[in-house]
Amino acid sequence: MENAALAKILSQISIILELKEDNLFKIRSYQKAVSNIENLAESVSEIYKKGGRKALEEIDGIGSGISERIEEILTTGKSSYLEELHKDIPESVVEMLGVQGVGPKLVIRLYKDLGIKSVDELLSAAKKGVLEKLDGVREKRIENIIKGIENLKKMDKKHLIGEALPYAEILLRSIGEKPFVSKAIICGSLRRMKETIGDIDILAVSSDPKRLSDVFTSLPQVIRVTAKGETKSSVVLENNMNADLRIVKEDEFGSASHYFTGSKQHNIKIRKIAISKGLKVSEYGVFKGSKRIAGKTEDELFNALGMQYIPPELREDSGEIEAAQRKTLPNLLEITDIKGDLHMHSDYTDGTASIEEMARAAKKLGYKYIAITDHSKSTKVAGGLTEKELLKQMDEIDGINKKLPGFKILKGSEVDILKDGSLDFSDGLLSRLDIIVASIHSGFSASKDEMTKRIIKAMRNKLVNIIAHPTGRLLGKRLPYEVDIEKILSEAAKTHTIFELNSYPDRLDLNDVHCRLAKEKGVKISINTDSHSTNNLLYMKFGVGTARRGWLTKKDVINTLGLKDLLDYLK
DNA sequence: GCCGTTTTCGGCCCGACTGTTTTCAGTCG
Repeated sequence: MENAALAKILSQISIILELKEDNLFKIRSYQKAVSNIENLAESVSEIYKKGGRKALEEIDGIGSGISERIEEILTTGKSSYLEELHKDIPESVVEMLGVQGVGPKLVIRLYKDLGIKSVDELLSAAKKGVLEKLDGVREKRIENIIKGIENLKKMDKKHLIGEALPYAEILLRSIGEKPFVSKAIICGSLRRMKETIGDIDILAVSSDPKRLSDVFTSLPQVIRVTAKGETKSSVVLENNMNADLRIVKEDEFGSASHYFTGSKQHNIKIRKIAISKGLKVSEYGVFKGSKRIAGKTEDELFNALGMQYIPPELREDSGEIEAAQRKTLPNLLEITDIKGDLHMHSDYTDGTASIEEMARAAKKLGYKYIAITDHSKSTKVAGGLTEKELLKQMDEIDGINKKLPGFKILKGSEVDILKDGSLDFSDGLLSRLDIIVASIHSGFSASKDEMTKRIIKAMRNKLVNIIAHPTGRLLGKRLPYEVDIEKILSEAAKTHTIFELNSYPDRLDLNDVHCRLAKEKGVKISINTDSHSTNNLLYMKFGVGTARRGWLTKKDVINTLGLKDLLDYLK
């Protein structure tokens, strides 16, 4: 079982415990276990196979109780505890929690007192005025519930970072340009560069908070205001994303940005450490008794707690706090370290720009090289090249290279890994290229074993340099195909095969957790954009963000090398 | 339910906004 599936079951347990008003700390224990499992590079299932319950209990946040639940889930595929809990509270009742403004207390009263069992029943009850039977629920509250349900139905939960970031940048610009705003930054999961984003958080410093709230809540992108105050406002945007604005004082900016950036688990641990040192951390600063000792900058905050500055992308409570205390945090990759892009398409196949246009756009970004890697003949939907077309393309690249001093276009191919693990072009043809990127575009439904063998066979071909989008997922559209990622990464360490981190916002494949695993196994990563137009080259920032979340440094990433070193490595 | 550089028992992060109230509980992050 995948970690994500296991985490989901434990998360459902924690939600029902919350509805049942069980011990708050017990609930928090389950939540912590969920978050730790989601951020774990190793498969919990494998850990259990190797070391049983005892090994499970070595995972942070998992003790005797939860290890017993996990054991049952891994061996039977389900949790009798969860099924027991569901007898009291069915799944459809739990779904009412998704409505903004409806929390655990209200859900229970809706269910127990009024017999409302689902979001749909809640909507019709709200419209009929049935909800007024409940204490503390009157006109305004009912109106909010109806709006909340309408919003829930429109919203497809999480948004890709590729959608959220441009929106957040628009809001940030609109606010930041006002004369009464001295500072404004994006916080939340967006600043941590998560692949999907729940809502947009913006933090600002203003000499006129009231006026800033007015400006924010009346921006043209806002369709509804859900809260508005001197320090905090919330709105719904036209793309059905929520956006929050927090306004703080200049000397609180560091502690506030730390707090609003999260993650929640990271913040909880930071505050716990503060307590152990006789300090208190809140969004207003670090306090010793009533005396404020830090908070103007994040640096100051971490320093006051005796640790290194922790980059936002690492703040998931997955070991970064301990590393910062030991002062052993990695020196993370920067976007300026990237010297080239090794996977992109031209108008020879399904790209929209010519080879020369792609090259000039990349050169403008400061790159030293790119690889043109159009599809091979099997990928017919993308207009894959025949042998003859590929040869013609190679000639054209030679010509363009002569026109671009200080820049090099590598001749490449994104060659299909066929069902039996062989490649779509002959070794003879492939050996004439500078770089071979191999990937899977068909037969996604093969078994885990077959898929793993298929990829390993391709990796063992000495001509293959990079495995592209190794799990094949399309966020929100297609699940990753079944493949034993640990096994293929172990094999990659032996064959010196590079793995791609594909920067397309709906791929981000390898993901952050896999990147960290690859690094542990000594597998090099190439961060590529898989561009189909010159604009797509800018997706690099999403790949770099994901790489940073995966603890990658400059030396873990192959396309930080200069051209000569890169060519040596590829050989 | 987890955890331990005081601890194997007794702690467990912190604060703002809303609606419906006259002082606060619920919700959210």
